[in-house]
Amino acid sequence: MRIASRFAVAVHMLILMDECERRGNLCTSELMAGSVNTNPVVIRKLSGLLKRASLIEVRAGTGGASVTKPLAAVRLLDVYRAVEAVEPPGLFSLHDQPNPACPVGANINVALGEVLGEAQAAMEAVLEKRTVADVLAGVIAHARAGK
Amino acid sequence: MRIASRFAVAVHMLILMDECERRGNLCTSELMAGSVNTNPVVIRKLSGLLKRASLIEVRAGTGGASVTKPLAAVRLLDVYRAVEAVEPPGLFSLHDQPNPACPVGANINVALGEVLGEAQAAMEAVLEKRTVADVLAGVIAHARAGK
DNA sequence: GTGGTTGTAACCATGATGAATACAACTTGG
DNA sequence: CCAAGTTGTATTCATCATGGTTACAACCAC
Repeated sequence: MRIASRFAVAVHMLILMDECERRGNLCTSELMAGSVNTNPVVIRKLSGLLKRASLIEVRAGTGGASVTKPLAAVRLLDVYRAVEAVEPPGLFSLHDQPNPACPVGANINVALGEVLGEAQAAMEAVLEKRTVADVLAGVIAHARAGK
Repeated sequence: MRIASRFAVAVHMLILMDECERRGNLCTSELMAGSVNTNPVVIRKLSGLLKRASLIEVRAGTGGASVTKPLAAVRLLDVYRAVEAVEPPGLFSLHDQPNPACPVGANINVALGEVLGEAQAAMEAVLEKRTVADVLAGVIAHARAGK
């Protein structure tokens, strides 16, 4: 299973919005596309998802997007849920339809689902503890070290 | 990110092998394909991976596969690692190449990688605690309840 | 040798995803 | 009011991973 790059790009976007706000710049989709190195439309599609989760505000017409709360209040799980269309059954996918005549096949999916749900919950617990501000701190630390 | 159904099918296969062994039946790829409701070749490809991880033994020519140790000794993480080609960077994928000129883009991947690695480790810790025997117990419990 | 099985290789259909183009709707400033 | 710049969205395309399928060589017991 692979988590699409959408999550990484979304976090990147939030950090950029925060930076623009502190500098008083306008954070347009084209600007972000340049930094992320992708297409402005991809950015706008993601900003739509972030807006729907009320993580950001976007001004149509005049342009520009900004975060609605400090980065330290934005949990990575919020971003993950907003951007990643992980509807149930979730992270893991079971095989579509085992043979119901076989006693194993008839019940393995529910049995597996319980354990795998537990695993996914553990992963999300970590994403719940960490915020976008933590990631930003990591970026700054590496920038200082690498420079 | 989605974990492919290979993991679920592999667990299913291991349980079938165990059952066949207790009953003294021959566990061929065709038999398993019937229970899982897929193609024998898919089963054989998976059994190759499980064999490489020395979780099972397969007899070529005469046919049949069997587990090398009791199901209670087979951790789900072992199966996961054997079957799921999750090479680094792992479960999460970052966006390929952010703009290195941007200080955020230049360092976000390493910063994100740390947090996401932590999340993945939490998930794998759960898979490490549970064994295939646990899943089998769940199957039996549901079979009894559903019947 | 024959029959049945495993081990692969090769190919196809499908679905998800990011990239790209195009255009309508909107907001501000002149 | 109009013009310029931006967002929102539909649509299309290329790419890639995956499961399914066919085909065939290698293998083992009888």
